Amino acid sequence: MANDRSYLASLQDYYARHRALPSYASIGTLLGLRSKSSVAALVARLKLAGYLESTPDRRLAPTSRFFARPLAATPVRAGLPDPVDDAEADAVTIDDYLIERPSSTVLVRVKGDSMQDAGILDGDLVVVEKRVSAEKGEIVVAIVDNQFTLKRLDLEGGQFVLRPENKAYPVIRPEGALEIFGVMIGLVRKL
Amino acid sequence: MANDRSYLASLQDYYARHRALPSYASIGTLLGLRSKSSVAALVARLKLAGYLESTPDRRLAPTSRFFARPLAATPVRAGLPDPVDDAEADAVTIDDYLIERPSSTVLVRVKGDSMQDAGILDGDLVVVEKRVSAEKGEIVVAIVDNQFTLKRLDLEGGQFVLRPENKAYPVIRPEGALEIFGVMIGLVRKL
DNA sequence: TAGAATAGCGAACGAACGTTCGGCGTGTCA
DNA sequence: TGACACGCCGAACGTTCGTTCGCTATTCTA
Repeated sequence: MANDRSYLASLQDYYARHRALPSYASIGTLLGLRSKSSVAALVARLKLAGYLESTPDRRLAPTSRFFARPLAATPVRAGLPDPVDDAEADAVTIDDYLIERPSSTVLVRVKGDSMQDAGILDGDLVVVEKRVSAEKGEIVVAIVDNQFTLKRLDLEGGQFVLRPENKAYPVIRPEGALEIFGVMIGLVRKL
Repeated sequence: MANDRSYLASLQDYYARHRALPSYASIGTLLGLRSKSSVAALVARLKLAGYLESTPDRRLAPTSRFFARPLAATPVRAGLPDPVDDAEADAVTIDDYLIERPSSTVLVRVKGDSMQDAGILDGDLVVVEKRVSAEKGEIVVAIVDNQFTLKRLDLEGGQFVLRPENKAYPVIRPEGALEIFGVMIGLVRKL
């Protein structure tokens, strides 16, 4: 039991280095287990504990718990033991947390403060899922005058309009069809 | 060539779902290739292009380029060629972008709206670099009453105070020493 | 102290793996 | 129009995979 933790740590290190889990034989070498059946037992334990799972094609894959990025919920004093098991470490790599469909997701840098009341500041990176249609209330990246514009999509008498989240800016009422580049699904800010 | 991109996209989506790459046979099923040798050729091409690599124990693994998100700068009309190959410079993984010192970096979920004027909303994840000291003007996670508090650090007559970014909240003037957990270096929001 | 539970070993096995090779069809270009 | 490169197919291959079984050694516990 107590040792499973260090085994898991080794696997986590390995995964961090290679972004793939090794085979049973390699796990054995890595952890100092000489028999694959020992590895199988270990893997079964880790699966039971929710750290590993199998993909549909029966390959070993880490679960989100496997990543255990410390998501600090309550203050942890230095010196106190780190409650690894129970305190449900969430959040994975940030990429995994934010991005569900990598192939259709892009980042767009925000210019200006027209969305600052929605907590979107100048210089932020907006995570955008490319899509040609959106619904009222979603924040969208639209193409206006051959430029990206980040605004909230709203309906005004059956007509789509782009509403900034800053009273200093006017609502944009596109003349023809509204060209939507994608929908905002997340935000990243670096200080 | 042109099709390799869509193949790659499928693999990226698969990896995002399962955190593991499928076997050659499964790749074939996934992409509609009936022969494993076709898959082998594809994999060789993707390795050459720097998207995939082999681990020491000869397992397929993604590279960091595999994860990189395109950073869209100017609007790209549908129909125009997608400048993915060359403009690879403007691609970034969010983790690399945000986190410089992984071992001392944690995520803290924001509760409440006391920092909303700084574009930090309820439910956001704050990227915090653990550190015991900070400077005036930095946004810090402090421990007050055994709870995390996210505030901007300020000086008031030689004394550190915690200033919310929301006029509805009062400035916190700690009685004894101010216990600092870390400094905010970034922010992640998922909608 | 006896018995159960827990790790681990080692060997055997069929299934799945990735590689390799020859061949096919299509598009390009001199 | 012929040669060639490319993407793919299909079959054959030796290797490696993960599973399973019986076994030992250690630790816990009643």
